[in-house]
Amino acid sequence: MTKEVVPDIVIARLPRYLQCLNLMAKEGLHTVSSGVLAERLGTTAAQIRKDLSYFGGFGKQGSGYPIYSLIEALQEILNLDRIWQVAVVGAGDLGRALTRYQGFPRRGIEIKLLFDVDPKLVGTKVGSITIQHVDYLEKEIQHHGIKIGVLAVPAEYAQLMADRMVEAGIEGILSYAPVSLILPESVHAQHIDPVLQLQTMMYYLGED
Amino acid sequence: MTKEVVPDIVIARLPRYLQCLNLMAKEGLHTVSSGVLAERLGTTAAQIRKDLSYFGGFGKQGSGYPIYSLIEALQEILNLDRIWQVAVVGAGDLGRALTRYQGFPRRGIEIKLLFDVDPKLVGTKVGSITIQHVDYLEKEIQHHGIKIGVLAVPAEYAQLMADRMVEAGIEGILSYAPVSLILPESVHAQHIDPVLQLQTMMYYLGED
DNA sequence: TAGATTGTTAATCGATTAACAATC
DNA sequence: TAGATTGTTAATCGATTAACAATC
Repeated sequence: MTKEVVPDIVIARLPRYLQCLNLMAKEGLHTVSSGVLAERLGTTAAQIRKDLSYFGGFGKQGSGYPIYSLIEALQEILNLDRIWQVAVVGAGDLGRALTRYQGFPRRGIEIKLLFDVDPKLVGTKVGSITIQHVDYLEKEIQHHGIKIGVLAVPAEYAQLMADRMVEAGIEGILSYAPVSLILPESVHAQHIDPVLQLQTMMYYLGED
Repeated sequence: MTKEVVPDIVIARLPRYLQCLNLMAKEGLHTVSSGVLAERLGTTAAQIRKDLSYFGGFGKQGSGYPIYSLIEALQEILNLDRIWQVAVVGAGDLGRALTRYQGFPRRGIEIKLLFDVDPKLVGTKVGSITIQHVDYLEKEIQHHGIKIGVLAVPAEYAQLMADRMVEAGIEGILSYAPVSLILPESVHAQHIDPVLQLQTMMYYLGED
């Protein structure tokens, strides 16, 4: 039996399904059809059914999907059934805002380390985390066995810090730096750059 | 002559090309081949040539693309040849960090308005912007003729604030709220949710 | 039971890649 | 000129959609 590979794009949609299902559970719903879920998400029923079918049959003909057990199944598929510790590099406005962001602990993400080069910041606290000098980046990441890093440094330092994180054993990087990073195939990278997203929008808004 | 429609996914890549080209220009390069650009971006030469060909022929056989004129062409295509004013709703950690973000003015984005409901925040300044009460959202957005809004409010208020922005004439929304928004077809929406991106990553990192 | 909805297959659609003539 | 590289066409690949038998 060859294990069928699930397309990346399907994996990327699962967290959105989960987010919506959690909201529905909060609203007191117990069951949802692919059609209703699709409408809330702005996608199609067929796509949701197809995506879920990569992992098994979670629904019941006639009634749809039991919300609570589908949530549990998706959490297990995505490895969300534990707390993931994260290291943040860069304690500027963004790094500090991320460290304080309530949405992380609420969804199983714990910011454990925060680094900066600025001696005025090193030693100060952001919430319960003390900012450490980047000199200790490798040592601390290894010591805590952290696998996920967040880059919140200026573009010029992003590649260097990414390299150091990878060296220290980081396997996934979420970068807020406005540059393309060159990373080993084995490292999973995600990028957030609001300017790129706004510029995409400007193409469509420009037709006045 | 029927104007061929350019796929959304092509448009979404253009800002990344532009970002890389700007960096190369800064490095003093004058010309770049699709192959070299592709390597820096982690994509393929064929894709870059195909994407650019939707808009015309910008390169020269034998030598590649003149960086400076390709930058100018992309800026014009994306309507970046002017300053875009933006309204930010929500002046929490994130909203304030975005308002101070240097990367916006540097790339033609001017945060002009900042709103919140918190009376302790209203009237205070973030950089040169005074936080205004959301009661004035519609009036101010209309007065300045602003077309782009950024949502930096908690999930519970996101849909409501999105509706009000649309009502006020906003045509593009960049949302940092962790919910799916339901918006008219005519409004261009972009979402940023680091949790969703980290959860996608966790699927791949989980195989230990 | 009748109606609703799943899981899955096959058809369609669209995007990426390969290849190469044109040409700088 | 010879080598390099574009712009474009055709081939391939993969993702989405439609359709429907199975079944709750």
